[in-house]
Amino acid sequence: MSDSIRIMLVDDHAIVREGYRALLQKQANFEVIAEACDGAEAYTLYKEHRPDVVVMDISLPGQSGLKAIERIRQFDNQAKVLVFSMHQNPSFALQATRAGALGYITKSSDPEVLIRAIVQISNNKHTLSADIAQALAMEKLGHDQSAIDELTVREFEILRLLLEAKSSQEIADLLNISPKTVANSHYIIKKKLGVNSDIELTRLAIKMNLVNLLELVDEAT
Amino acid sequence: MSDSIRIMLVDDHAIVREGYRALLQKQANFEVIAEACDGAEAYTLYKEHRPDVVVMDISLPGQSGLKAIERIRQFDNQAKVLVFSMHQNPSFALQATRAGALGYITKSSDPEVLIRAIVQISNNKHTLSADIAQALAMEKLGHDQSAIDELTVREFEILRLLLEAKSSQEIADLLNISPKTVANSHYIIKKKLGVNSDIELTRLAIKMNLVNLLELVDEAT
DNA sequence: ACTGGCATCGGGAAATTTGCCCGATGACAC
DNA sequence: GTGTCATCGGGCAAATTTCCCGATGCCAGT
Repeated sequence: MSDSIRIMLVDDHAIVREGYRALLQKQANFEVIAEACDGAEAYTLYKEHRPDVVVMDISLPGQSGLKAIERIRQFDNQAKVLVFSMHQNPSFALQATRAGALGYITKSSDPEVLIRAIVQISNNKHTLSADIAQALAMEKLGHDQSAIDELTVREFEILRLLLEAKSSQEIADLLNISPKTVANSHYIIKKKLGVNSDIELTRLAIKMNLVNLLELVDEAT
Repeated sequence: MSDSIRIMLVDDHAIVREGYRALLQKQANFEVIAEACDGAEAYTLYKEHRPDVVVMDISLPGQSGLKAIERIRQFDNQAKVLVFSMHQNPSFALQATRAGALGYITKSSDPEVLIRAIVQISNNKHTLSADIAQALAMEKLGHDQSAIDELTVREFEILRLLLEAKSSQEIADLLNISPKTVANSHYIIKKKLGVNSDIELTRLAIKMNLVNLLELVDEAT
């Protein structure tokens, strides 16, 4: 094989891809050979180009980031996917690794962390950014978050909005769905998590680290 | 005046009073001259005996602990009341000091902390146990909890139970009132705190330190 | 003792939400 | 094509929320 690492970028924002490409191309042994703007395209282009490493944001239109990882891994179980997400929440990392990602680093990481991660991943080594690793370790010690796994990606998204104390109508507007659907999801979420009230739901969410407590405590009322 | 400190104990559990009395009598200069089992009796006995220090639990039947402090202070604005409560929650301490208590220490404190506190109080010095002092200081720095002050003692009590994710029926059974009253209070509490949902209520409660986060995170699901 | 204020308790009734059902659609695997 | 599953939402009875109300009791002031 070539001694350079062939990379595919997946992000729905062209500007963002542009920036990453510029950054990565500065590395002598990195080569960005493809870019995709959604999960479907990522899958197609992966089959076409067989990159060494996929660098992917999972917050994609249609929420198909995780699904794309699954499909790519199904097509090639040696596929090396590095998730590069804005979410500091370890649950995302869990979902991503479960879907088959080899690494997860947050966008707030240093550029060189990204670069090192890509090298690591290309050598088939798992990689987590320090903040995520720590958070995950804490969770491992603490709670069983199997219940959260029951949630679909969409439900998880609605849960996050609910936890921000948004109303059904606000969430419906944000996601462009009917308030009725939000209400139904709200109900299903409570069922799946085994809670009977929103207060219990909030407590559980805090236990599971779905709520950033520092942010909560600091925010203006 | 005598060189011994004349103490009145107020607690609804006779056994508890017994224990404290035994403990306090061991101090050469302490003298337990009266005991009351509720707020009304505390008021009456205070007028009768004029103790130097009142040591009082505020979780009394009828929730008249705070009210009793107010009345006693109204009768004698030099009255020295030390609240000795099981609640680690600084909001209780705030309410107590607002009602006119000179000190607040938790029942989990060392016996000698209680003894020192009584001496301090008798010298008209404010006293808080270390845990409460720290929590209160944190609050001072942090949030404005003026909204909480709007709540009556009863409402505050119901709020605490609500935050434990208890149902209206459970709370009704605990307090021997109708679930309908609990629902009404629940509504009033949300109005007073200016929130629209239970999720918001829970978040606010966390901000205001009404929920012990460590306990929350540690407890079994 | 009377009065006014306030906390507590709960009934009533309309508006809203919840709980659980259902079918429709679309994406994907086999 | 067929099966599975996520997503979206309608329907509808049951439950809850919201806001009103009056009754009671405690306490303060006169």
